[in-house]
Amino acid sequence: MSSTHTHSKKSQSLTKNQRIVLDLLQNSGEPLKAYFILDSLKKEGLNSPLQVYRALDKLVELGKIHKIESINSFIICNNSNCAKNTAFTICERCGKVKEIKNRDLTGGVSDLVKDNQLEITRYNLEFYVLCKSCKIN
Amino acid sequence: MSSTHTHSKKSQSLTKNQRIVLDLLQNSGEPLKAYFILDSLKKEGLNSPLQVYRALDKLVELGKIHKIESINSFIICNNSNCAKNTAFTICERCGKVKEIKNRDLTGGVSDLVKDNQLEITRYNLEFYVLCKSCKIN
DNA sequence: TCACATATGTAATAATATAACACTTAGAGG
DNA sequence: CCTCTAAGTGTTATATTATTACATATGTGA
Repeated sequence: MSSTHTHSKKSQSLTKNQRIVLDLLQNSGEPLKAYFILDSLKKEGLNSPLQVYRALDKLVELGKIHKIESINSFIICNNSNCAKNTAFTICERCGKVKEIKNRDLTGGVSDLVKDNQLEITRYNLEFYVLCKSCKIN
Repeated sequence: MSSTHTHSKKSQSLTKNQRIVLDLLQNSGEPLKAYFILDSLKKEGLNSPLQVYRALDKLVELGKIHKIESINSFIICNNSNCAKNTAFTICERCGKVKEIKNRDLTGGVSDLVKDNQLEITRYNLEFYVLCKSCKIN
């Protein structure tokens, strides 16, 4: 255990701003909006939108969170190794969001895009649904 | 041809604002942003964002155009009967957008969402790709 | 120690979208 | 023809979401 020190803790070390934004999303488990995150973290020292957006950008890049485009919100990633791929169901009635498991998607996605001259680099899939409980009531 | 007059031409008649916005998107064939549409149609008498957004909302509702959420843009629908479902490929390099044909999706989509207690009401699928020509160059 | 990439803090501003309100128009139905 | 109503219009103001620009700080690797 002597010569592996070269690639350091880069991968596990988030900066302070990245860490507190990630923690908030982690604890919430729900999609949150950037300015809500800002408000929530005022007491932790976040003062400007840019501090939030920068942290969010980085966390998205690392695949730790996802952006749900159609509601301008960010949510913790529940899969491992999504990279930047996202797939969610969003209940049209109650707004509840659930991430679709990676393993449920593998294969199926590329089948959807029949043109094999294209190379899919990532995807963003948003399924609007009636969730179980909204369907009943 | 006497007693069918009750449900009139409602379905084909767009208002002036809806018409000029639709025409612009039709002629362009590319995704356009709301404020670009506004600028382009100043000479036709559009003065405020709201006039554009109202027309866009209606056209989306009618299924004549789609919103591409991740780029805040609107594009003419190339399918018939998409309803509000959207599926696009977007080239990460050149930005070119193509709508995926309905018939390529049928069936496949619901397979992706394994939880059959959910009822999919509509979907928004955005596949980021390298398009043919960007892949070569 | 120096250099470099990355992150920070802050102010200003851009880009996207909606609220509120008064008024108009088109079509349904008597 | 008249009136009611739903839908659309025009306008001003404002809310929400996101980025530019710039000066400073910090960590890591040579």
